[in-house]
Amino acid sequence: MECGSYQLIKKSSECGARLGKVYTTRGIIDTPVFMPVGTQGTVKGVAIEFLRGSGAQIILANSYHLYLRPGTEVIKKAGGIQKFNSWNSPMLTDSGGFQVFSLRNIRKINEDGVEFQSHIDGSKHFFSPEKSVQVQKDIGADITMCFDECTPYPADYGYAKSSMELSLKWAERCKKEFYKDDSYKTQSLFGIIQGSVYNDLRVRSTMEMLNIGFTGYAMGGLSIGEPKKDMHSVLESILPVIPENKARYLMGVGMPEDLWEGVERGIDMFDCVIPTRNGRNGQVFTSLGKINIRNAEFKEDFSPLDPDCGCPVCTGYSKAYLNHLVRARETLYLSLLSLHNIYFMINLTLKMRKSLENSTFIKSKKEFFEKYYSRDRLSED
RNA sequence: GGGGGUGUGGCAGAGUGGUCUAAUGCACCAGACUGUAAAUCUGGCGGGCUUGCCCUUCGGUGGUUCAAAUCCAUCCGCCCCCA
Repeated sequence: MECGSYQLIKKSSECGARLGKVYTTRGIIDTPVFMPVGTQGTVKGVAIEFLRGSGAQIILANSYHLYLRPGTEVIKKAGGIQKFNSWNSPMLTDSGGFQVFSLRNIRKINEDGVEFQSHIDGSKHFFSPEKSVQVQKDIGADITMCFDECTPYPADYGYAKSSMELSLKWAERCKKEFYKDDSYKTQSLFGIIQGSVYNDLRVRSTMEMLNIGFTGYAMGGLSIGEPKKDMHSVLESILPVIPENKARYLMGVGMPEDLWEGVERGIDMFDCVIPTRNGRNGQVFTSLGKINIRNAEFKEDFSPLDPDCGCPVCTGYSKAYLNHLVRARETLYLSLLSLHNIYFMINLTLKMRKSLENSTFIKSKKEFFEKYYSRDRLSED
């Protein structure tokens, strides 16, 4: 099977949800899948052994960040990112396109590419589509992404249109660069659909991307501040256009509720920093809703984070103890809360896949939400 | 016994006649975080309500003044030096 190719196993009869597999050089990924983000080649605060234990199937890394440090030479010498970080399993690299968005005050964008001023030492670096592809080849992830502009929100129609068109031009160049040698035998390249919240732009972007032709298709520029209904509407306009035999990846999403909504509409892959970043900030996802473990109400709560979770954190530590670790700024909490949150997201996708096997997706979604929001309802009373 | 200093909000610590409910930090109470410049950021932190104002606060008491955390007297507490 070609790296990055998608196999549809089962389609939901109730909605757009699908059960499937993505084939990669380093393993087969069951979808829907949640991919933890490890920007610098490490999922912050989580050791590889624990990450593996969580059931994570594939993790992300970031081209821009790894290019700056430690540099692609080191990673090449190590034998690729999967050897460098000992993960030895499927990985995906983002192209640097998100940094075009997140570092927009220290970069200059033009037709040819983007000049970044390093956030580390201020030095200047030029990322073109070709450069991004080369970097991603050197890093060696199983799935690579086109270099794009993650269009900021809000963007007026004119900006969204030209930004989307720029990403299209860059996508063509990425593809050309990618297929220059035989990396395609071990790596794959996904296209990224842009167009902000304008459905006509999104559909055009999708059709043009399909025209160029990629192994998989990602939706970018979402969950960056736009109303949820806009994201849903964008998904609903794009997804029917993409052929069934291609993986659909919703980039940078998200919250548990976003995964349900995305999968329901036909998304196969997600990635997000939320489990780790929010974990580091004390926010914990549980089947009964999200909580901030630093809050006073948990000071003497000796129960586990989530009664329904069997992760090492829920098995071995109480809320009161974790509350203490956070207050005392003992660094252990960074790892423990990140790990639990990753387990939560991974288990969530596991639950979704099971429900798709049993054709009970909508029912499971409803049950999840009822429980997940029960805390909010209680506090409203 | 003599001399000097000091007492400010939960803590540390600015302020030394009006612009003071009193800087700042910590602690405390919440909130945010979505292809990671994030172990970060934001807000709150005397009481009351009609949200603009009222009341109560700078060791205690008494005074000076139109006005006192700020000046004076006195009491109480703490610290340092000498004996």
